[in-house]
Amino acid sequence: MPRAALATKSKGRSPDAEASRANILEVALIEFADKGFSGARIDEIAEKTNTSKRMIYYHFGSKEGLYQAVLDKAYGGIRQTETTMSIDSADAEQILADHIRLTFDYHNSHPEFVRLVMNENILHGAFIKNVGGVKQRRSSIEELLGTIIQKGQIEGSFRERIDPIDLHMTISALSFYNVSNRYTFSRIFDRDMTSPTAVASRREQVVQVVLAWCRR
Amino acid sequence: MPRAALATKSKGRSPDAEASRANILEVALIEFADKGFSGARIDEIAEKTNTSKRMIYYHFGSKEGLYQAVLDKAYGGIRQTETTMSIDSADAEQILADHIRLTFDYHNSHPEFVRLVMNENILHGAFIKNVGGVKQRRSSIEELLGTIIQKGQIEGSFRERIDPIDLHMTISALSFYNVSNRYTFSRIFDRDMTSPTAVASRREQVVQVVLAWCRR
Amino acid sequence: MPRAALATKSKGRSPDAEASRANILEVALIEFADKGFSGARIDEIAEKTNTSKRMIYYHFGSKEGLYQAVLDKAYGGIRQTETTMSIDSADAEQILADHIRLTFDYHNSHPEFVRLVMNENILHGAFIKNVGGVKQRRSSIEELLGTIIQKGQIEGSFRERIDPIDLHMTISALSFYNVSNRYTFSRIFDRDMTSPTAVASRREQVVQVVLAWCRR
Amino acid sequence: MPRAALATKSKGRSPDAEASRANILEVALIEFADKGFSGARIDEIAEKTNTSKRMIYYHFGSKEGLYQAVLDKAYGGIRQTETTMSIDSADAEQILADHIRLTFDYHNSHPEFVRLVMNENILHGAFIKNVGGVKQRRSSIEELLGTIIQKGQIEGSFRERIDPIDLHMTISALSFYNVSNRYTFSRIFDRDMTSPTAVASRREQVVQVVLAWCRR
DNA sequence: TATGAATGAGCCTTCATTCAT
DNA sequence: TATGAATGAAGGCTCATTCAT
Repeated sequence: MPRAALATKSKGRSPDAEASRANILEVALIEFADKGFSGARIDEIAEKTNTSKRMIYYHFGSKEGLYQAVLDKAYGGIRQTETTMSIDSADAEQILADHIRLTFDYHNSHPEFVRLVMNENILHGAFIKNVGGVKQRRSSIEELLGTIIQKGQIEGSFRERIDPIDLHMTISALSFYNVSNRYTFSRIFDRDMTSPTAVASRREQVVQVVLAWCRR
Repeated sequence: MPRAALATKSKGRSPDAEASRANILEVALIEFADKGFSGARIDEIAEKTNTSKRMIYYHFGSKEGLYQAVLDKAYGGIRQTETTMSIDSADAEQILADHIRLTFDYHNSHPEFVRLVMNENILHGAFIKNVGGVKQRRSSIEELLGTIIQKGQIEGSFRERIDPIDLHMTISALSFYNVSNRYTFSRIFDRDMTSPTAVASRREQVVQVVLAWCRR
Repeated sequence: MPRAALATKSKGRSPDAEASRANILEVALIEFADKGFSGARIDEIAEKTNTSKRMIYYHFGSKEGLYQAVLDKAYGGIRQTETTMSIDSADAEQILADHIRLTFDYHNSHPEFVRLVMNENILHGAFIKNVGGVKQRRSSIEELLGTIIQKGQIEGSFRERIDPIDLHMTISALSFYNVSNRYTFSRIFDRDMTSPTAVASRREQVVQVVLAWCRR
Repeated sequence: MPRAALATKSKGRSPDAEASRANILEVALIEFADKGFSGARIDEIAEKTNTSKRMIYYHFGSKEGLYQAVLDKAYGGIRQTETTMSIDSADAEQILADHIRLTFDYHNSHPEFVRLVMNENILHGAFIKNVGGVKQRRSSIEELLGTIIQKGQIEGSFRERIDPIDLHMTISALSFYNVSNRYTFSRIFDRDMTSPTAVASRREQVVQVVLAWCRR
């Protein structure tokens, strides 16, 4: 009996159960992202599901358990994206620019992730500690950016003393904000932030901001 | 009977009523910022208040009304801060740097504001539209940054084609993120983001990021 | 706001609230006695009440809180009865006999109390610790029986070395069992245990059992 | 398919099935005794079992069926004990004293039985009617005690007019109470009721109580 | 203006039970 | 015989809100 299974990956489950779990997770992701933890309703999630409310408890044990699983999944997504960057061809600036674009685009095309992270911060990061793969994410980013920085420094285009985490924070902040503060910012400054043109324009701006900061 | 008064400023109210309102608002601000709109409880707010639950409804009409008033107050704070900048002395870089520091510090010393804005975005900006002084805020920022940019361009230190709103967005994003994503980021990257040293260090970094982007 | 008031006695409550509380308590007593803690349903209790389910939680906080209050009330009843015995007239045997009859009758006419105590023992005595007046009860019984024993010894009718608590336990056991094990015993031994005749007959038997044990 | 077999003894079952049944019964006995009928959970019982929840339903049909079987088993135990008394050697007082000790000890060493009987009485004896061997139990006790009483009367030590069932009720009450009311009594009167010393002491007291009542 | 009491609707959770394999 | 998955019904509890005073 998988009473509130915490495992991210499932082992030996029937395909039906797996599909059921996945379906619930998918729906819940949208709901939690849309309404936040407190605002989301188990009833509503269940209704939009192929299964019943009871199954949510069967598979995830509680609202918190479901939220945790959703968070897990969401972080799994960005981790996967971040780690699929090649640093072979081209010069450091090009590579970094591409990485920034990738990051920026991920946020833009995954507003649920952004909203989920916002929500998690509202919850004072209560569940992030249990998200798997967090350590890998850190080290892979550190490694990737560290390599790019080094390459740029060798090539002579980047200045000294650039910390990978600082760099990541800068890229992340500029990517995140565009989605996270979309509603308030666009309302106050009467500016479109979602059209392809607006997104593309801001993306290149972000690339420029970061590159300017890294250049010698 | 001032049922559900929406006015920001109160006119002709008794000092007691005014104090009561202010007290409720103060408590509600903390609660909404801490738990979000759905997570906050009217009961709990009332309990931490000098007055009773009934008074909340008397003054603000509903949970939404209270939240609206809180949001109003919070935006009032930053508007006031942003508009108290002198652009007289010193060169453009200095002035911009100071403005960035002010903005960065405001976010850091007002996490409730940051959390409230996060929450408002989770609510799809449902209440920001009714916040007073939004237009003034926009124009005053536009004017301030526009003036600084122009000054910098005349002085020859800033490049051409810097949009004030873009600039503001960049400053805001870098300032906001440090507070908004504090819990998740510090957990994943095992990095202190709240100590005075960490804050000061990042503040200067943000200044450098923005200035590097503006420089010719 | 009396959120889950634990006090047995109420202070400064409105008469309505007091009546509401009393009404709930009355109904709950019957339900808990009839079905046990787990078997009783808050919904059902609420239905039989003048008020709503919500009020149960307003006044008692939880199912456990309600149960606790019920237990408190039930123990209050027997404590009051036990402490209203005069030891003036008549000889020790008479007085003790009367006390036994009183105890026996109390159990017989308060099956809810008996069933509630049974249930509390099924719960491993989880709530008895919080019942008020327990210490008074002990000392008043100890004192009463102690006095009777002494009187009987002085009169020469009672033997030496009778412990008041042992005596109480004996009386209580014989009185309790007749009500507590009514259903199983009467079914197995096909014996009426509830008719006035049966009760009266057993009562005198219990008196004889105890007296025989106490006599010199 | 032996769906919901009510029979106590099983006929022609495979040894595995028999072991499974016994295992479930053993676990259920503890659970029902510990939590009562309503308080016990089928899930929990199944978890503590070697088999699955489905097997419980296969063997016992329902929670009630399981409870019934448990009750059956428990009553079987005491019946067996009560009927293994020899009335050959020694005088009536000795024999009766031994019988009382046996009864008292049985209750003390089988608190599950006591708690189960308590619970059955809370259920208004709903299931006792279906317990097998009830009639035999009655007649065997009646016979045993009747014989002892007669022997005592012939020997001249016992008084006239002692009803076997009354006698049994007295012995049973005094034995039962010590276990059934253990939690409440020990809490109120701050008295140990479980240590070997306390048990032994009370056992002899009970013997004295009953003998005193029977003596001429 | 202020307060304790009250409430309907709905929320999260659990229960005994059954189905498909 | 055995198991993981599934379920309708209900259970305990809480929410924002309002009423009587």
